[in-house]
Amino acid sequence: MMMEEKLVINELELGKELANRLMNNLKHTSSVDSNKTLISDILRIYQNAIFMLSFNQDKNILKRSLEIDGKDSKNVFKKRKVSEKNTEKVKVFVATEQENGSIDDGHCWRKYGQKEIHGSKNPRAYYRCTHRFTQDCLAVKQVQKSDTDPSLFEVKYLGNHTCNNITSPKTTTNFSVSLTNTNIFEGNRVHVTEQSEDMKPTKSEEVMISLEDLENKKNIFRTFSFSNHEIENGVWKSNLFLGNFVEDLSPATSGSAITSEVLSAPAAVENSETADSYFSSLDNIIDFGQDWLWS
DNA sequence: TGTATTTGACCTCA
DNA sequence: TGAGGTCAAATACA
Repeated sequence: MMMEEKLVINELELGKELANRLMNNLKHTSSVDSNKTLISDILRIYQNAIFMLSFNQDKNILKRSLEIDGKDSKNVFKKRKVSEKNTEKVKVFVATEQENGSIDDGHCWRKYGQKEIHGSKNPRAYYRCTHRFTQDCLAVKQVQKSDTDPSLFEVKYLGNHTCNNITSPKTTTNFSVSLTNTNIFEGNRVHVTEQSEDMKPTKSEEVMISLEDLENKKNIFRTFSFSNHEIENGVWKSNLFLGNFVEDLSPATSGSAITSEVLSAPAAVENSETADSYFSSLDNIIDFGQDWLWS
């Protein structure tokens, strides 16, 4: 049996066990919070299982598709592979346009090119860090308006900022995150909602991981993490796709809305954090500590 | 006048 | 050979 199949079965067994617990709770009048916790755990388990299954299915679809394409190479769209040096750290997400029309991620960018992309309606813009020459900062980003939703921009970050010039908002920010499992051809998305200190949502971003990126840039998942600090506080222990997340859930973290309680623990970001590090600080939301995805 | 953006040309790679 | 990425001169803007 394949590793991922075992994981899916584990997930479903956990779900069954929690459902039983819930049933017992309902028989013996237990606290509403406790029941909510169980319900949310069960829902999340099934979401994980569905995601795992759909991902495997998608991998097979892709594999078959490539095999078919290989027979008719004339119809294959030759896509340039990203060179090794650029695959070290790639962050892909979908950003919403700011009121002033820019996509402010806290860093200063200089546009250095724009290209029409074959098969895409919208051109891709190329930006590099303003401090490339003054501080030898090699960070680069590519921005392309989404074909499907013109209000969204697909932003790809390549390389890390080594400059110290940051213009991000100076407020403490909290985030809530939820996983939405969507049709494979629309990508698999992690929705990130930025919250003010009073926990009112202020901005919403969506991390979209495409099938292609899953295949080609396995490090993407690893690039989203929360620091150990948050994990130590028990905030992000409920990592998605980890088989033992149920044990990690403490009752103290439960009690809010079903979809948010699992993942919406307030992860405070220090004032000095930039939006760039904000995205990189999401690194451990999805912690594929097990290699089932890439086997 | 200095800085940022635009855009055609050129380079790289599959 | 063609798509994607980068360069750099021309241009725009504050």
